[in-house]
Amino acid sequence: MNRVLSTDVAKYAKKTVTIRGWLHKKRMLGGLNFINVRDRRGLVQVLVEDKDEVEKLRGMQIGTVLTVKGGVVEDERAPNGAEIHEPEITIEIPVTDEPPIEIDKPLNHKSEHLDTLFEHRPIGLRNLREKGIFNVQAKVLEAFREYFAQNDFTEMNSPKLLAEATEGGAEVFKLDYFGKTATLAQSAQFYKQMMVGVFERVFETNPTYRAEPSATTRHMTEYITVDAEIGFIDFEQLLGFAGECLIYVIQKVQKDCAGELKMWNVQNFTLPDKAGDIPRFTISEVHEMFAKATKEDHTEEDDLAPAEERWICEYAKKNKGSEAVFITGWSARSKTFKFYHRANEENPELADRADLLFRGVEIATLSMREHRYDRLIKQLKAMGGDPKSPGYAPLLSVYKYGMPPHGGWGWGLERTVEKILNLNSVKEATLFPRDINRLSP
RNA sequence: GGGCUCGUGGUGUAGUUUGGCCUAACACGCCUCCCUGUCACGGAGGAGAUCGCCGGUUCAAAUCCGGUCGGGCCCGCCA
Repeated sequence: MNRVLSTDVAKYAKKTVTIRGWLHKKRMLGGLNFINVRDRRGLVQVLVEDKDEVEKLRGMQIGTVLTVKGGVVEDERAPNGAEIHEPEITIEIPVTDEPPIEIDKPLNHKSEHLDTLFEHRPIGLRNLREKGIFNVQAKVLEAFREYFAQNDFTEMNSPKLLAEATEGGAEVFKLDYFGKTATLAQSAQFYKQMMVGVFERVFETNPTYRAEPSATTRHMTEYITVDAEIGFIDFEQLLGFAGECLIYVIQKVQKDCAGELKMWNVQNFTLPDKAGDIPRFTISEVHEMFAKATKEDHTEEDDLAPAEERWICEYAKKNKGSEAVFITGWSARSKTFKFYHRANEENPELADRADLLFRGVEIATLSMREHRYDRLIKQLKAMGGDPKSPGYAPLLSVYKYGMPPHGGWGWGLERTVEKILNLNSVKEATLFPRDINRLSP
């Protein structure tokens, strides 16, 4: 008999069906016993009364793989309005060890216990609330892809094994490569720029690696970036794309992940309907506002402090109806300005660059790139780079042979999911997080 | 890299300040029994921890001291 999935069981009222899945929960009341069977869609409740059938379940722990054949009975007391009666249970794979972590009750997400959560990750993810995080992550990726498809982007994949560090700045991992030294890509930056010369509009959703010894709730050594790069646009259009994209992603999650949002107690999102209405603040504006509000002074810094990022998002939520903000006004004279960034035409002191903050965290960095070959070479040399180095030469060649004005972004997937679900750490939104202390599971 | 913190059954906690009533308590989970509508089921009973590790102080250490290992938070840097 064909397998029926949990979400379809109710369609088979008064018929006999076969379901397969994992034993998820036992509630043995004596004569009347309930078990839940979990499959890829969800749970089915099975009512077990026959003593022989009950006996089959003795000693069987959560995780036991089962096939259950029985009659579907509509009953409004059952979850989803239907359940299976008079089952014939077959134990496919008996499990006699109890799971090391709870499967059917909320798991502890306090920071000091994330270690336990990750140590038992393969089993803990069977917890529907944990699994929900990654349903949302999959939905967010789906939304990104839909948005990009609607706007005529081509999906690409760039190599993660590189000859040498390119962007500079961030620390890179080095590894042995047949006797030579290879590095792990710390960004898809140069490759997506090259592909602008081919496809105009490209994106990729791939891991990226940073060997920074950061130990915070925002950093990992391996994380997924949603990288986009767009040709023939200006800075305003770039902000428009990013804003629209965020709104699209959030609306999609709201529509398709109601159950997950409820499990994580996410009430609602405060976002404008139009990208143009996402508030913008310059770095110095935020410095001033923050200093006024808190007496804490960061005015000498050329970036926002984490406390300022949290503060401005709260401010924008209360006063501007948006939990997302763009931070502009980046200096073209500080170390935050990289050689491939483009300075503003009217005010060369400033870069055509913005950070997208959402619920207090930087989720994306956007910038226009310097597309004019001569200026690019000049900027590279001014920052101590060698145009002939194998790390730069392939990128520079595309500029030599014609690049339009373009810009793009790097967008942190895990940070986005973390903030959507109001989690406290990017690691909670990562299946198998990698940080300074963790390389397994 | 800097500062600050935490480590007690499988899981989450109490006990540590002021050493002794700790022969280590409670909840979840597990086992046995009872229970015909549970859904974080309920009730009775039970198993399970030499308190991260090593050393020291003391009549006495989960508790005090030193070292060590393993986590976490914040800052810096970034997505």
